[in-house]
Amino acid sequence: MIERPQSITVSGTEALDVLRNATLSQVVQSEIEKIILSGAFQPGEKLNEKTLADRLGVSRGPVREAFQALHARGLVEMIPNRGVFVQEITRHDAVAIYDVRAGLFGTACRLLAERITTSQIGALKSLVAQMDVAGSQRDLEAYFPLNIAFHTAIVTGTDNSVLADAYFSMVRRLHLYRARGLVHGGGFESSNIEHRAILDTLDARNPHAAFEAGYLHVQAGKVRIMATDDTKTAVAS
Amino acid sequence: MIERPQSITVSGTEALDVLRNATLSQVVQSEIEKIILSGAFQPGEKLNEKTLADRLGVSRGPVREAFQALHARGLVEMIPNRGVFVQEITRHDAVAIYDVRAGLFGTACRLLAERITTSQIGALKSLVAQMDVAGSQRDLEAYFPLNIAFHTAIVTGTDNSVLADAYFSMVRRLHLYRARGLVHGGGFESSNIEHRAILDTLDARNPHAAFEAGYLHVQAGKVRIMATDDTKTAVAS
DNA sequence: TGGTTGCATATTGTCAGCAATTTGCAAAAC
DNA sequence: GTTTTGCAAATTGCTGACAATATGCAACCA
Repeated sequence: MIERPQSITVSGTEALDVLRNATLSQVVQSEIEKIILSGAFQPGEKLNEKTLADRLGVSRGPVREAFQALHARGLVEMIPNRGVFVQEITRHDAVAIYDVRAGLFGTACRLLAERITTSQIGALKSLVAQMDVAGSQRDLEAYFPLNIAFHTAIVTGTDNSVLADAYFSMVRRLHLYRARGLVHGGGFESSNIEHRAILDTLDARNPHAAFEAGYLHVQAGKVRIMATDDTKTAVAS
Repeated sequence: MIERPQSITVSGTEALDVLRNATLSQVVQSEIEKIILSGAFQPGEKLNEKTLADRLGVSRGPVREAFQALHARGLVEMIPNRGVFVQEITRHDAVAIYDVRAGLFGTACRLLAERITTSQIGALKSLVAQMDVAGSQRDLEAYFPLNIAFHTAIVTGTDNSVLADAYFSMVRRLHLYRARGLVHGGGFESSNIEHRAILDTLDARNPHAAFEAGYLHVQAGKVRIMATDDTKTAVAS
């Protein structure tokens, strides 16, 4: 691996520095992805090349390159001579993505169970305890980031970036599924009960049980989301 | 300069049809991918934009777009202002990819066990029987495609294209791992024994056991490959 | 001899423009 | 009233050209 020289930044040369480590099309890709995932564009909505290019202050070339990457990431659909559209996720698609996410998360749990350190166990225990508190107080604002941190710690804890990338890719794509709501009272308790079950299998360093606990946790989250369908109630997965 | 004629060709309308359903950059992407996976370019080797563009008879634009997609697919590495290189897969990377492939294949087995039809079971039984024959005759030429067909039937049999795409993506990336050989005598028997174990769990419609059998089968393949390291002997996975 | 500097060449990054296709809409035909 | 036809405008697909960066090599210096 060749080291690229780091430019000396005195102050505020960020934009310049960014372009030293990334090409413009990569920056554009990241920007468009942010816009899509923010919900500013609805699934199925068309992304106009020139409009986006003007908005980002670049020409159409980098935008077209970014589209290719976003297509490969499953975030946009491309139709020749027609244009690029924000990917639509049907209920069937969402189920499929959830199943893959469950398999990947279960696999992460399994792999982690084989190599988890006491320090990692401690960190997860802390997160579960904090979620218990947030849950008992019905404080979703606190619960949500803890929940994400718990899942992230497990997925990244395996030291398998391929697995982590694939997992986060599924999470990202699920953000495009419209029929997901925000909060549902019942999700808290059962969700953290499952977290504790996962933690127990990791603590026991039982790979087989760890997969099962992780897989079922995501599947339970899927059921909680899917049960609400298009109602505006949802769940902590 | 490529011709994009509207001419009515009686027999060879292929090129026309292709460009009606796919954009040039997609064709270019597919071509470059074929070249890479054929081994014509070594991992780590640089892919020159102009050279490739000339070779394919297009300008650099479509080639650059193809690069973005190939990068997202994990087949090339991009370094700003330096160029695009065929992705190098280290031993550590290969292990990581194998672990994900195992998780995905196990998940496919699990999902399939919940919905498999008798017709699908029959097809898999036939494949295993044929592999038994090929194995007993040590006919690798016959065994190899049957082996792929068996795995493909399971992965596509779940009717989950997200899962299938992710699985095939891992298989594709493993093709870039150079330290894999071709044949090793011992692989046959154990491999098809595992196939039969998978088949049994599917036949019993036992999701839990199916995951385990599928996961362990790929893990066993990993071990068989990795054990040989850079020796030119390898294995039927 | 070993290492640095400076310039010519090669390659990448980006842009503007042209050709081809699609889209929108109004007029004509039935 | 509905469908079809025929432009005009908008958009996509692709290319060639220019600017910025990296590379290779020879001359120069310690």
